[in-house]
Parts: sequence; structure tokens; C-alpha cells
Amino acid sequence: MFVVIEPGSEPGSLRLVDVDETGGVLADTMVEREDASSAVQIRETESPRWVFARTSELYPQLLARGIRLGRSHDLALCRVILRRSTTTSGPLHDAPLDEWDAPREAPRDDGLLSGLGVAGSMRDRADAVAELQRQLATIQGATSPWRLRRLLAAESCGAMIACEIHADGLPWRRDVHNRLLTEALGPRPVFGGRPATLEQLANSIRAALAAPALNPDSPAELLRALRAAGLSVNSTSKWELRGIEHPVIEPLLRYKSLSRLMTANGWAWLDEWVHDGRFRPDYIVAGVVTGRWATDGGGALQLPKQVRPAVIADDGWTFVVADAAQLEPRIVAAMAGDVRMAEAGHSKDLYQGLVDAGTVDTRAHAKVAMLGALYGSTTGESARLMPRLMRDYPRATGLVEAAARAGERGEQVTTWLGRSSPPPADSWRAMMRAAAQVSATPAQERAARSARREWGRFTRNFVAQGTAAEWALCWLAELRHRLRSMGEASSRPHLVYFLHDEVIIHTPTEHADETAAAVQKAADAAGRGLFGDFPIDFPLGVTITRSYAEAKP
DNA sequence: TAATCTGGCCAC
DNA sequence: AAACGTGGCCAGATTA
Repeated sequence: MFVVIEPGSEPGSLRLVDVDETGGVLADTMVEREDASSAVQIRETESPRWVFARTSELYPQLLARGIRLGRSHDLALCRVILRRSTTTSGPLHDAPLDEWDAPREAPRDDGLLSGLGVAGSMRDRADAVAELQRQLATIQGATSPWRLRRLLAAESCGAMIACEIHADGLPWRRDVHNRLLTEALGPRPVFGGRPATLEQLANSIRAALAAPALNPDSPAELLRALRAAGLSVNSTSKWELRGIEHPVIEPLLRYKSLSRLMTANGWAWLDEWVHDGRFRPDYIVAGVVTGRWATDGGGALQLPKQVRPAVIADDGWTFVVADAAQLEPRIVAAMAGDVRMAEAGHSKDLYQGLVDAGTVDTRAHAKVAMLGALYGSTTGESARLMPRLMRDYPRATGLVEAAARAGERGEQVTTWLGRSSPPPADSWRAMMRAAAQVSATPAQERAARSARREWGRFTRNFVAQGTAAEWALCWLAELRHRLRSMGEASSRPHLVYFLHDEVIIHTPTEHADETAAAVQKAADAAGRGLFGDFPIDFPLGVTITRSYAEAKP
């Protein structure tokens, strides 16, 4: 049973439309503002699949009223998948773009339209029931409906989880963060400018380079000053500076590190992004083409190790931090049905498994070779080690190689559950056509070859990263389901952070062990859900800790 | 002055 | 040692 839920004509009111599994409308009800919460709660006891035009536009309002739902279908997110998938066909696949394809409207924060604002937007005037019917028909006619259903359910559940994480927030101690900044940088400057430690380092750099007016924040100025001081460098990046013998190097590298801390996660960041002891990421579900989540503001995709000590659980609570070990190699092994690589991953460390199998001699080599296969490197150590991987694991390596070749031919590639890569741009095809002409110049041929290989690296990585992302979505959904039955509503373990293959759960201390067990069970269930009986393991690194900085990565 | 580009660095 | 995939975000530099 589906229930389409959308804002009614009055602020706070709701329209609920019951739709059966084939798209037939059973009932169409308007609910007044005062009755909205209880009406939704009552319907929730039947565990329907709630259908949102866009989860991010309505679900936060439900969360604010204390409502959390079990299952959902996000029309806008699902349309993107269904339209682009190589496993679907029919009207939805071929129709001209309409408002359901439009990118998300920028969230408005002016207060004028908040709450009722979404009721007046274009999207909600669009016919959600008709769109659901189109999507159901498209799923029905897909090559593998069960895979798509699983993907769409996980994607939609992810959309709810993204809202819930935002609402709950990641515990963040301002006092700890502030102390950390002061110890590293000196006191916060009252009128802006550089804090004391940073200014001292800037002066050391100027002295060592005999450049009294140098602004070390300007790469161009800095490069000129380094060269004038006799250093033969091509850039000011730290990997190139590291290893050079010169008095400027030590203060310069320290300056870079501290300057980064200051500009990315300094006092200004703290003021803007941490309120009431919580950091609230704005996740963009499927914001990455591969299906990974992106984020908007706050740099939630890159919480530096330097500031993680500020992430501390509430009193009486703790974190369960879990990350999937060597996720992408395991995903590729399972997709390819590579029993031998799956066997190497039977231990907790797949890279060590490759060493034990005699493929390579060290764990570091195993990792470099594997990442080279996943990213498509063509030079250096990983290219040298790759042939051993191809020899011992022809199925797994063959899968990513085939994805690369398909991309080079301009074809789309598709994940295990049915998310497809975008076709290359018209300009890409034009480039290939131009290079194929007899009149093509060597420069054109070179550029085309380079662009072709680049697109091949993208599609190569797409199948692995994209399928890993859908495994992670299934993991999240399974985990959320398990957490929902634990404890009381006010003291229930809940997700507070997610990043690609890692989660943080904030849990009352007494539920920590149970939560740690649940997160691994969820990973096992996600693996079975995707790959059935194929003998692939998805071990996690799990840490129970009150401080994120203490979690072993 | 605002928008866009560049170099650099953080995360997985 | 990076190259080689996906992102976000900053300050400075350049362009409109």
C-alpha cells in the first residue's frame, strides 16, 4: 500500500491519497492542520510506503512534529534513477524533461515561505499520483524489477535518514573545539586577521625567504619567493615541498596546516555551523552521479582528523563508529562472482588476504594494486602490480576493465541494482568523431584519446563506487530498521553521521553493545540483500567510544 | 563589484 | 611521490 502525502491547500494541512500496488487510487483525503499529526501516526500503524514528491521538502516538517515514518518512496529521486537506467524503457524513459526532473530548489531561509512555502511551489502542483503510476509501470517493465525496487526503497529511505540526521545533529563540543583552536593558533583575534601563532610563522617564512612583504596565502607570490630564494619548485604544494632541505620548509608546512585549520574549521566555521551542541550537515542524497551523497555547506564530507576531538557524545551516551573494511574490492568481487577474491576477503582484511594468497608481497602493495584497478591508473607502482591482480583474479579485474572499455566506446554502465552512468556529453562524441576523420590533426587525436581514457576511468569507477553506494544505502536502511525497535523514543540509538562507508550512531551507553551488534547485522543483511548466497563478507571496523577522534579508522 | 577560475588540501 | 575515481570549500587572481 502506498500513501501519497503532500501539503494541502491550507498551511499545515495535508492531502493523503491511498494507492494500491498497481497504481489504483483507493481514497483521497484532506486532513486539517490540527488533525494532521494524528492522522499520519494512525496510518503509520499499517506500515504503508509513504510517497513524497521530495522527502527533503516535507519530511522535516513531520520530524518537527515528532513523526518518524518507516517506509517511503521519493518521486524525484526515483525518477532520476528510472529515467537514466539502462534496465528500464517506456514512456518515463523517453519522455521530454518536465518539472519532476528539475533540480532541487535552493532552500529558502528567509522565513517568509517556510512551512507553507512548499505548498505553493511548482512541484506540489504537479500530479504526484500520476507520477507514481508512471514509475510503478516503469518498474514493472524493467529488466529486473526486484533490483530496482530494492534500490528505490533504499534511496528513498536514505532521503528520510538524511533529514533525520540533520534534525538530530552530530554532537559537537564548542568548548573543546575552541580550546583546540586556541592551543594551535593562539587566541581568537578580536578584529580578524591572523592569530598570533600564524603571524609568527608568517614572519619566520618571510625571514627565511628574505621577502618581508610576502603574503604566504598567495600561491603566486609564494612560488616567486621560493624561486628567488633558490628553490627549484614547480608549485607550492606540500608534497613537493616535503623533503626539500631549507630553513623555510618547516615553518611553511606548519603554516599551511594551521592556516587550513583556521580557514576551514576555525572560529568562523564554529559560529556558522555548530548550534546547541550539534553540527547539522545538509546532505544531498544522490548528489554525486554514482549515487553517493553530497553535502551542502559546512564541509561535512571532509571533517578533518584535526577537529574530531570536538565530536563527543552527550553525558550518559556514547558513539558506535563503524566503517566497512575494503568495501569497493568486496563489491567488485561479488558483482563479478569472483570466488577467489571473495575468499581473500573472508578474513577481516582483504588486502592481507591478497598477501596470504601469494598475489603480492605486502599489504601496502595489495592496496596500491587494488586502488589502481578501481581508479584505472596507468603508471607507476600500481600499474606495475596490476598484472598480478589480473592474473589471480581475472573475473573481478575483468569487470572493471569491461566497464572502462564500455565507457571508452561511449556506452553507459550500470550498477548491480540498476543505477546507470550518464551518457557522455555531445561535445565528447563530437571530439571522437573529429579525431576519427582522416583530416584529424595529431593534436586532435591526442586530445580525443585522452578524453576517451578519462571517460573510461569514470565508468570503470562508476560501477564499483555506485554499487558500493547502494550497498551502503541498504546498510543504512537495515540499520535504521534495527535501531527503531531499541529503547524508548527519547533515549533511542540514532544515526548522527554518514559518509560513504562509515556511520556514527549516538547511543545511550546501556545500548552500546546491542547497537554495535546491530550495525554488523545490518551489514550482513545488506550483503545478502544484494548478492544473495554468494559467499562475500562485509566486515566492519566497529569502535565504541565517546570521542570520534578515538575511533580507529 | 560580482561571478568565475585556479591552486591547494581535506574526506572516502 | 604522485599518478588514477568521487566530492566540498577556501583565499587569491582574473574576468565580465
